[in-house]
Amino acid sequence: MAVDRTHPQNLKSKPPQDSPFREVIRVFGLLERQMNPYFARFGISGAQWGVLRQLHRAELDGLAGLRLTDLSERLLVRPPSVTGVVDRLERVGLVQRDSLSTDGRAKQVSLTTEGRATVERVLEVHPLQIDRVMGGLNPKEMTELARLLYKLRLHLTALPGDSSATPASAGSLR
Amino acid sequence: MAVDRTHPQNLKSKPPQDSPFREVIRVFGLLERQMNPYFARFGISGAQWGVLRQLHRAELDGLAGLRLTDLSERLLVRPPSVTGVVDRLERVGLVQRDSLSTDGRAKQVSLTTEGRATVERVLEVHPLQIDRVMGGLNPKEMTELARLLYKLRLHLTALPGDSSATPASAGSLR
DNA sequence: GGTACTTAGTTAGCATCCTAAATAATCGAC
DNA sequence: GTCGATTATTTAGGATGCTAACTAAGTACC
Repeated sequence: MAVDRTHPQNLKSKPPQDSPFREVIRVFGLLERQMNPYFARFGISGAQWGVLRQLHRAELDGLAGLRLTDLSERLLVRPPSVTGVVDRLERVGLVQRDSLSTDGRAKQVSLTTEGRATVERVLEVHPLQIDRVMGGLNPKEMTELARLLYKLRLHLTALPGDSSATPASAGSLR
Repeated sequence: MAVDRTHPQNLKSKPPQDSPFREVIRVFGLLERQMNPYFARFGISGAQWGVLRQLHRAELDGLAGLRLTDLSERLLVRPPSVTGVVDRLERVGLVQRDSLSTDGRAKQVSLTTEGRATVERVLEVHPLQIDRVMGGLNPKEMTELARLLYKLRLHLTALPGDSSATPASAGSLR
């Protein structure tokens, strides 16, 4: 019944351009839809990739692992959410959680051999996948898009109610 | 322990610009963090606002309501997700679900008087809120950002594996 | 040393979102 | 007209994300 043709985005052929606000939201949704199946091919989710990738980066920096809090900060996700993602990664053996002798409260999360292998398998094709999803823009446009979003991000971070730099839900895809 | 200064985004003062891919994800997260508390002031969530807004639009177009499928299409969210959001809106009395005489399978969702009042209360301040979050860019930049994201969106929509135009998770904020 | 504050992590409970599968009703082809 | 395919919605189960509240362990200050 009644596709609403008053709102032209419902014309099948070619939806019209919307406000930048809504374009951000739509593009994010579309990116998520592309990336999640992609990660699924490696047996992980986008959020899990976020954790594995940060742990891998930490290793490159000479760190054995990261605390849950470190992951929370790097992924811009609240600590309780990190607990859950790490739980699942631990259950499937890609990650391990060890107590720290230096701080009895903290736990250190680190890659297992299997986890490291998974990261490496993803990294082999990752740049290609990013190119694939971002391929709609030429290099100049990519640069400009990054600049504009960066400017917007600084504005948003400065806005009151930002609860000191911990955005939401973005743990995935990263 | 060890803020990682090898990756310069960890320098507290002013994070560096990242790839357009990641900037989209971050900006989305920051927008969500700003919008959800905003909607909470009206007693609704971002996803619920999406439904209420579409129903309100439908009314302006002379439609009494929308089927769950219509909502699913307009919100770019899968039907089972719409069921849940509408369930909660119905429970708090902002929306009602009626059977359609013309199609025994479908249900028509429509605003209650209370739901309509809520939409109107939000709309009074909504443009200001959008200005607030998007205020980091000047009009020219906004236009350019919208253009680039629109172009990227068309590319993403055309990509195989798009499952015929139903992106994820973007129901909120809309 | 002891008490109060802070920090790290988890638990509990809720809202979304998803996919897959079950119902139920309509459509279409014969 | 009947039967199979399609369409609308819901249910079931899982992953993420959040806030609030709890435990345990460090830190600070007297």
